[in-house]
Amino acid sequence: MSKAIQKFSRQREAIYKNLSSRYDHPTAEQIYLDVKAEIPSLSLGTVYRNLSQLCTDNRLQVFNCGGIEHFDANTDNHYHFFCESCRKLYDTNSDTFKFIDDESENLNVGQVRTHNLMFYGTCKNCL
Amino acid sequence: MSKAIQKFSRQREAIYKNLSSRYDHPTAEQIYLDVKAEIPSLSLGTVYRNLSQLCTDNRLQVFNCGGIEHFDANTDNHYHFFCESCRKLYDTNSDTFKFIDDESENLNVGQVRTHNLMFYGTCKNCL
DNA sequence: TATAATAATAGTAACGATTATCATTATTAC
DNA sequence: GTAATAATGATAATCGTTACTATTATTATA
Repeated sequence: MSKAIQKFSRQREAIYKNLSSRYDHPTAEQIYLDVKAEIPSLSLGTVYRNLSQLCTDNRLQVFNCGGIEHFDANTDNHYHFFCESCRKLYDTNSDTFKFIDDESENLNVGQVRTHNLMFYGTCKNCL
Repeated sequence: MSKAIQKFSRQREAIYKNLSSRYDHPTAEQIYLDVKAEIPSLSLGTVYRNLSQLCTDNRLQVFNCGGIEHFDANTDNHYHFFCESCRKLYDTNSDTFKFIDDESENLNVGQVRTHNLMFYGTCKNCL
């Protein structure tokens, strides 16, 4: 079973465009509500399906935080900070990526594809 | 509302004892099935409630992996490797903790309480 | 440009992990 | 022993996500 040819979809591109324009690492639900304003017929299932597909195509990345998936159109190496008070996600300026990536080679656990580093605490606003 | 006094519970200690004796980072369901052999009346809700309580008391740690909570009675600083094929979790010998912990001070995002580093890939068995 | 093939959709049902509820039971302080 | 209350077991409810299916949109080709 080779992978099916992908057809253009207005919904998919609207979802991608929405995610690309924001920096708050939204959930599927948040993207859904936002894009629905533009495409009222939009279905939540369509959002999930396309986010998953965009992720497979490496046009975005996902990370699970607090049991919920958060999406990020920035696929560059960077880490996140989760505020346990307001539950918002922030980008960090952590530059340990290369360091940890190098270490991945020596973990002796198997083949490391990627890694994810998440910081937890209380953001400036909430302090 | 001050925190309620905690009473002894056979179930809670059995759950903690079970988790302490294993190194496979089980889910609540797995702990439930295991402890139920010893306490047949055990309820899944009781397992969740006590795991959450033990976590608050810092007797164990949780991390969400693949959308599911995994528990670990080893509260020492260490990181994990998740095999995307068999979906098992392994401890790693990564020793970047101090390095990342130091960096936490300089993130300029607020107050960092802790961090979590997770590696993803394919384990030796599955390769 | 019509037609045929099929990918994508909307709507909804189903699912799995977790949390909440509540009457009953166990622990503890007196 | 008795009263106060924390913890339990059973089950219902919730929430994020996935699966299903009839219909619609896209695309290749005649």
